[in-house]
Amino acid sequence: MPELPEVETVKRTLERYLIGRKIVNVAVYYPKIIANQTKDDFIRHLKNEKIKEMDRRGKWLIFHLDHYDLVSHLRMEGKYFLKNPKEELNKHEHVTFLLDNGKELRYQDTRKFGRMYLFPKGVYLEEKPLNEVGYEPWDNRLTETYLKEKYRGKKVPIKTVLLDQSIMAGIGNIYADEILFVSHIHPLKLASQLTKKDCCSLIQATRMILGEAIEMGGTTIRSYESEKGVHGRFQQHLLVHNQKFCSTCDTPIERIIVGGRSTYFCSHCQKKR
DNA sequence: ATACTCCCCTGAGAGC
DNA sequence: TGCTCTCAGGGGAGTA
Repeated sequence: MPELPEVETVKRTLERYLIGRKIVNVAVYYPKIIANQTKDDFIRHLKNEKIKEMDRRGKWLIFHLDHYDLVSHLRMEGKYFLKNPKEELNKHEHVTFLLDNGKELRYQDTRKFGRMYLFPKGVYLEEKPLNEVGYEPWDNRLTETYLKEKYRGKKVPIKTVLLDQSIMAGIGNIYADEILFVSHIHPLKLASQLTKKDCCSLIQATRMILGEAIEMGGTTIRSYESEKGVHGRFQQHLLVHNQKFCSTCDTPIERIIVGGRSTYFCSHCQKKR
């Protein structure tokens, strides 16, 4: 389940191989992956486009091309691999990009949740779905004042609001638990009840945890691995998600469902008020 | 506007 | 062994 650090890792790995490469041919085996184009248009537009630059916005991966921007969300299980085109296609590889160096970039997605959008160059930030993505964790405009304002009147648990991409982008279910643990905030505390100090802690914890995770190449948990077999090492650093006992006080970690998502927390270290 | 639920998919693991 | 059931969860769509 790629969250911001995993997508950043994929971006950094892919750009080393893809910058300057031309897309010679494209094949789409599961058209639903392509969200805002027909399969034929998607293929037609991408042929002969050169990959100029890679980018990331929240959990979205962006390929800047000559005349288009390709926006890709990996959702739960999306992965990119570079393979020899002769290698047999496996049943979870749904989109392939033949490159001018004879290699093939393949998009694999077991559960087919991932989506790709293709936009004429320059407009992707103004169009759905990127237009409503909130600040990056390191954006200077992300302050405790901003968060407090966004959380005002929100009668939903902070855990749920951390997953709202329109406020702060890039946090998923695993890091949300980690961020709340480090911030000593109970996942069920209502967003509107957060103090300025809570908001300050959240921002600091988010930057620290996501930053460390990026340095370690993302988390490998369940099905996620970054492409090229680069396994993230952050999993062994998870403090609360999927853990049995609190690393601070040894209290058994509790698991509850919040907003339909598995949520782990320490009832001793994380108080509602 | 806000806060819900449902849905998309497949594979792993549990239980019988 | 093999069946059925539950769970994993990001985010878009639909609804009250």
